[in-house]
Amino acid sequence: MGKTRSAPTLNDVAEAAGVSTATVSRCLNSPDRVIEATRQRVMDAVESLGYTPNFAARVMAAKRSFTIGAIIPTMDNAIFARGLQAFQDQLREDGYTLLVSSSAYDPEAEREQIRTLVARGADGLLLIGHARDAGIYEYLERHQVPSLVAWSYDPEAQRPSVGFSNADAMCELAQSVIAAGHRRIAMISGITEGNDRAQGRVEGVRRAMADSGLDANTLALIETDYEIERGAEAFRQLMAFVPRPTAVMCGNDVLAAGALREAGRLGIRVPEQVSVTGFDDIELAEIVSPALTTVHVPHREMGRKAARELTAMVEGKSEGRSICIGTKLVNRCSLAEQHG
Amino acid sequence: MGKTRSAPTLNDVAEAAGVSTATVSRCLNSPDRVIEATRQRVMDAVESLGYTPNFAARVMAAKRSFTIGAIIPTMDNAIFARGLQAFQDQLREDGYTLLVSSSAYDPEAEREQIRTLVARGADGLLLIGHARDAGIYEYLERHQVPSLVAWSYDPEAQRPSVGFSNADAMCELAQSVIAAGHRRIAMISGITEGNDRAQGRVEGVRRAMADSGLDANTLALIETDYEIERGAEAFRQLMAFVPRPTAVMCGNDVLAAGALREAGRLGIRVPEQVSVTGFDDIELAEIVSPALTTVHVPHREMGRKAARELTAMVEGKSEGRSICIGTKLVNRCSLAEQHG
DNA sequence: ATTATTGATGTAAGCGCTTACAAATAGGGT
DNA sequence: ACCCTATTTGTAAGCGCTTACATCAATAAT
Repeated sequence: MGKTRSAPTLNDVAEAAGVSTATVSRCLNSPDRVIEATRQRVMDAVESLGYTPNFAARVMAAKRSFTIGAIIPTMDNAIFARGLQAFQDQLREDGYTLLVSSSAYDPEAEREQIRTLVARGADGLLLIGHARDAGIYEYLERHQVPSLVAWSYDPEAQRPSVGFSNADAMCELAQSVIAAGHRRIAMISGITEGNDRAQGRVEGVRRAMADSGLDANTLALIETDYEIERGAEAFRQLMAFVPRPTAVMCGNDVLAAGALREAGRLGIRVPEQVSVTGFDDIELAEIVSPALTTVHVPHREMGRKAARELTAMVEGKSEGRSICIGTKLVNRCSLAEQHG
Repeated sequence: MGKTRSAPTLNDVAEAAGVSTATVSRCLNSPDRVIEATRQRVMDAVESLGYTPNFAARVMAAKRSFTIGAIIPTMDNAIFARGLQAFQDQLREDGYTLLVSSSAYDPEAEREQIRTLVARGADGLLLIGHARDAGIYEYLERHQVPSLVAWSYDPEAQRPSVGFSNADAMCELAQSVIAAGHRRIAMISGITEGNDRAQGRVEGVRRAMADSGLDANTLALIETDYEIERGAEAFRQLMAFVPRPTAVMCGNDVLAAGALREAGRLGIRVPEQVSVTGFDDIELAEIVSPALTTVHVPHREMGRKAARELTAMVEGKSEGRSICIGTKLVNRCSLAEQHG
């Protein structure tokens, strides 16, 4: 005797508390619309039954999920970790849950993930960078899912974004490289196709060169995946160039760490023989030796601001503003003066 | 004229294709139960309407979500990254989606996340380590959600697990430290409370010492959070001990990286003056200098096997076996002979 | 020709929740 | 006393899907 023990439903709670399901629902979702005594009774029932609301049912009935989706290019390295963590923290503070998935830098996979997240009832989406098929935005509009772009700031874009100017930030770093006397500059960039951040960083270096009267076409550029080993390979290739570059600017810290490692293997001293720079200022930048001169991106600030803006959009409190985050040069040990 | 453009439903597709909703559903979920011609017509309708099934509705009706949840202690560093990636890859191959959340090493938060994941309809759960309140397992049982423990292997436990023996692995490394002549051994461990992996690693060191006739009580032990800076702090404390330890074994590579960094700041040469070891063999271990002597954990293998076992459990094909993964010592440069 | 069998499709009953609306109750003003 | 408003609670209609069961046609077996 006794029914099979199985997960209790709203109905079970209602019966146990001697009220209607509507009242239980109200106790859970808008407690102030229920009188104290009733609420107490309901909460006791919830407690003693060990009731957990069924999420799918709630989403379906309420057409709200209090869930935000984020699609990032990769989880493999720490590039997005800190910013995403901050994004999530802020979201949680505001009562939202974050669903993350990664696209492996593949537009097709990204489209797929977006559909999945929307199907799962995400109230809003965080996307990385602007470059993306227009159809995706139409799809999101049709499903009435607001989206926000991060890690990139482009006031020209019709889509709201929270981020920084990759070009300006990299340009500033490049100016400092040039100011240190470097003339033969090389760059190890991430794959620029479909990646406005990588594109911006390359553009920044070119602009700094042009502004200083250097021929931007002399930039020795290698594009490769954002992986340590890829950075190492690219560095090796670069070191074979004649004449050899005196400064290798990397698209991010991961690539720079790879370059540094390869320099060690090749017996090339950094920064005495070759200078190396990074971008992002993730934890790695401080661990490697020599510690990286890089561009510090305030990821936590970006994450928090993105969260606030996106929830405002979801709640109809904002039409979607664009927010610019400032970056800062960090001078550590991997960039040195070049004479000659 | 013309209705408001909004997301199409199963019903819209059914109308467009001139069939019932049941048929559309079958086309999507068991295509072979529908005749070719009909399927074609339905698929065309799906395509042209840009239909995406509503996940919540599907979960609710089918009581299956093809979603697996994983709660990991932290996403901050790379400890779990590779294993989780492999877990996800295998899951995707088998038609499942992974939902990840992190508990920040807080049991209360973990319980909360588990409830959330279950409420979201997770078909199965991946948990890290065995140490956890029994009530949680009861809850999971009641909701009929199978769970699998990873990153730890304990044939004694009543719960199935896929992992390795943290104690054995660390013991082996400690033996090698002792064999190198070290007698004054120190350890920087993660917080052991509620963390069977950290406990196991400490136990492993103690066992190796006892086995070699050393007094395990002479082990200088500091427990701290798994963060680079914490590792650095602990290392500094350890270096102030008199007599100073000649080998510092760290609970993982992150802590070891911190120790290495602090050694650099203190001007202590590793491994000439002090040896340092890690655990995990994450990417970091190879990047730092000197490269870490550590224990290699085949994270990818563990992730994939965990995924296969868990889906088997979800599909009722397995009662939950425990699988032991082998670890391997990696001798790099941070451990040296100690004479005297 | 008749009936049994098989396969394709339709019908409709939920899944567990939220919420518009209705109902009931309790004051407040006259 | 009366009516009006405000507050608390109940009633019941879905949300978009899956699936057990019913139906129907086509084929095989008698």
